[in-house]
Amino acid sequence: MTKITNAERPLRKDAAQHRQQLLTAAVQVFNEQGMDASVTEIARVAGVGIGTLYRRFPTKEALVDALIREILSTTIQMARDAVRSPDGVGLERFLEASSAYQAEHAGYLRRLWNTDHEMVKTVRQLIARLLVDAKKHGLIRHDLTSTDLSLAMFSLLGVLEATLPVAPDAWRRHLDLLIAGMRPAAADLPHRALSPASLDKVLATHKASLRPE
Amino acid sequence: MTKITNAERPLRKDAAQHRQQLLTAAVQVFNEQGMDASVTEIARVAGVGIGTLYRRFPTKEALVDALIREILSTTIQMARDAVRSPDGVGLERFLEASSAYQAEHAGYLRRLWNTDHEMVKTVRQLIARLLVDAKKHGLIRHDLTSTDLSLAMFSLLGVLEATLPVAPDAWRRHLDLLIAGMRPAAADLPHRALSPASLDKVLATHKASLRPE
Amino acid sequence: MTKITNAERPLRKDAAQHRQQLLTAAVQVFNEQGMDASVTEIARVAGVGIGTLYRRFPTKEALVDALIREILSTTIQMARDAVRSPDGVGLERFLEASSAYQAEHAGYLRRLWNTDHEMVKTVRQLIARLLVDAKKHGLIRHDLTSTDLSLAMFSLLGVLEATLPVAPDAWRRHLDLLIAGMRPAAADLPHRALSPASLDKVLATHKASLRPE
Amino acid sequence: MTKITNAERPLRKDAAQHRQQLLTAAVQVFNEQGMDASVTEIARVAGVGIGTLYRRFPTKEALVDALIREILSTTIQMARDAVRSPDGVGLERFLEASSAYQAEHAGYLRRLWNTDHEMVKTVRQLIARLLVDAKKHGLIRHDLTSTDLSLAMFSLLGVLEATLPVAPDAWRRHLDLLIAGMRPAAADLPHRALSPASLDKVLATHKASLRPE
DNA sequence: GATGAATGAGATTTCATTCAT
DNA sequence: AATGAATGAAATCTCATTCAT
Repeated sequence: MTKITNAERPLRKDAAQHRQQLLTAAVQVFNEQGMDASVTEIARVAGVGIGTLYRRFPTKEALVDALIREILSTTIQMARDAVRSPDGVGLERFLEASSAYQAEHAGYLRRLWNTDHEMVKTVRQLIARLLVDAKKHGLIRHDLTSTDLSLAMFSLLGVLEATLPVAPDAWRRHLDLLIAGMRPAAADLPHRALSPASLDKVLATHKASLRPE
Repeated sequence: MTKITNAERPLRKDAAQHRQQLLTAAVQVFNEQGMDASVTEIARVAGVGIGTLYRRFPTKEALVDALIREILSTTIQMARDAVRSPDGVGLERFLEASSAYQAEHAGYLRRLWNTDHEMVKTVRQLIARLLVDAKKHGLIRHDLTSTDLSLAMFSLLGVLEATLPVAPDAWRRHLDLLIAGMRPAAADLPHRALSPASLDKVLATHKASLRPE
Repeated sequence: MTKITNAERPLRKDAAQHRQQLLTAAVQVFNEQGMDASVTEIARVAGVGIGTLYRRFPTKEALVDALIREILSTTIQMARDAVRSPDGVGLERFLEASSAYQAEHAGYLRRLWNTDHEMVKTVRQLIARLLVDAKKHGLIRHDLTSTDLSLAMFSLLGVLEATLPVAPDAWRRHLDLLIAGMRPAAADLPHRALSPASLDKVLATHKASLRPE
Repeated sequence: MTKITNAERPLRKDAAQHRQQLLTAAVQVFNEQGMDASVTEIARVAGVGIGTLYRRFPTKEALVDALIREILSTTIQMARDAVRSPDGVGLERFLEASSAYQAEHAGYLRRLWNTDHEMVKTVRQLIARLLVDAKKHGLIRHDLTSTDLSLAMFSLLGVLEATLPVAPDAWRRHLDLLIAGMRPAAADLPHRALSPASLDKVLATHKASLRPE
């Protein structure tokens, strides 16, 4: 008869509303203060008590994970939309759209791709399809791999984090450069691409390297 | 073999040794735990008391600054060496060499380019010279600017931070991609480059965005 | 029985109790150990965690200020009561009553009169009225000024701090002497009185001289 | 031929000089920063290493004690001079002269009268003689005791510490008031004087109440 | 004897998390 | 269910004192 509050079953209406207020507040606070912002501040901005925050998210970590899941969810949707693009342009459209979207969530991007979550795998699979399609239409060089695109995401992350507050569009220019490098060319890229297995490890380890203890 | 970057008067022999131990320990600890690592831990790893650390570096900030100055100093030297390369290959040599060097200092790279320090300006000037030379020899596209190269540094930073512990050479593949994008091409890059003035602002703001308050 | 001096909204019942415990503990600890006593010790004596202390008083300074405000508040009340005394005896009554009260708070008296707080001004105005009234009834010499009375407060402070633990009533004898000096006399006091403006400066500077940096 | 500054044996010439430099520096630093000033700062101002300071004074405490002994020594000399004054004016002369002298050493006055040192007893005995003489000439009321004068010293201390930085002569006016109170009068002082034995205890305890541990 | 580098206990303050109201 | 008071571990930094050079 009692509802279960966690992922599985639906929340009571006010509880669901609080959950959303908290996520919104977290986005704002993390963007303003970085991920060292205190949970108390997030609760304050959300207009709820800190106890409520902890009832919704048993841990600061859990709150961040929820945010990331939101972003990934949107990103997956963008990738799905891009897959339906004609003439192999889906990949470029996706890179542009997802970067633009992430530019609104700079505060915790660093954590974005860390989860070894199923959703990340989904995104990667969709990207792989986009890549195949783009190559098929001759838009992208043949020696470019799916893992190269993951590295490109980290690359855009680095640029975003550095430039966002002052030059919110600088990443577009950098994406130009990346895409120029992906175009078909006479000579192959000198070094071998990262293997998918290694990338898995990267994503799994990433978390540890950010949260020491 | 590392030179002491400090100016004042020479330190006593044992003091100089402790100073170096502390810097080495800081590199290790920051790499392992990120920049939130405690100074106590650094002192412990260095095998000295915490008071000694604070005698040498009156603030955690000062310790980080010293590390950064060491890296910048080495980077400047690399750029100067690269300037003497023939046939316009200096730029690529520098990008490769400095990235390889920075791969050893991932823990606090984020802070690296923040200082509006004279040394950063020196590096940027040297890079500008390398770029001119590379264009002159037809190795690099004409619409590439000096600020594009700064963004490329942030880009490599992002890749380094994400991949280093697990795939310590992944950045080389990404650098391939970046350089491929810098090669002369039929079409110009679609977006306008970041202005040098904006880049200045980026570097000045960078710090704040990392250390919220 | 002590009133809560804070303004905002009423505290929860238990919180208010803790607040009072902390103030009481602070009085005790400061009296026993002087104002260099650690906040940790105060929390321990109050029987609460140190985090609780910092929730109630965000700074050691704030804790001391709260204590001082309590004392000043009581002192103002005493002065108001004294003003209603007949026959010009209010001044002497006030000096006696406020000294007796302050004898219970020796630990931080030094800080007491430092604030350029509105409350201190109120006390001084009330004292001035008491002085006028006492002169009118011929109890006090005409060349005595309001600033002389402020100096007399510092004087009593000095005696209190020195004698309190061992001879808790010694200040009464000294007050006798001071009052004897204030009685009408043939000859004026040789030196000129401190100007009110100078006293203002004294009160403003007092703090600095106690907390060096 | 060499004067003995310390208790036991004579110091070498440079050692004696360092000792004096340190005492002078301590006076200055304590006056500027209060007694919480660090020993390192004192050594710096004295122009010697901190090791030298600790060779001369095995403890910060010891350094302060030495300062106090210097002041007491001068004060004794002043009292001896005063004793030779004619017509019972010695007491007033002494009070004025010693206050003026102490005004130059406000930084650690609080500690001044704390030692249960022989010198303090000497001062008190001399003051007692001055008091007898002053009474004999009818300048001072008969119910004033020697302990009242000790309290008056604390009283002046309180005024000095509060006013010195801003109104360096305010103590003179307060001394006027004290002396006015000491003049012969019709009515006795209402309260009984502090007994000499109690005063002994006051002086002995004073120290403890200032240095908690 | 002099120096100042090294030491480490201790002080203040923050913040994720728990739990009484 | 919601609140926010309480908690205490941990972090940075200071300073009296010791001891190698």
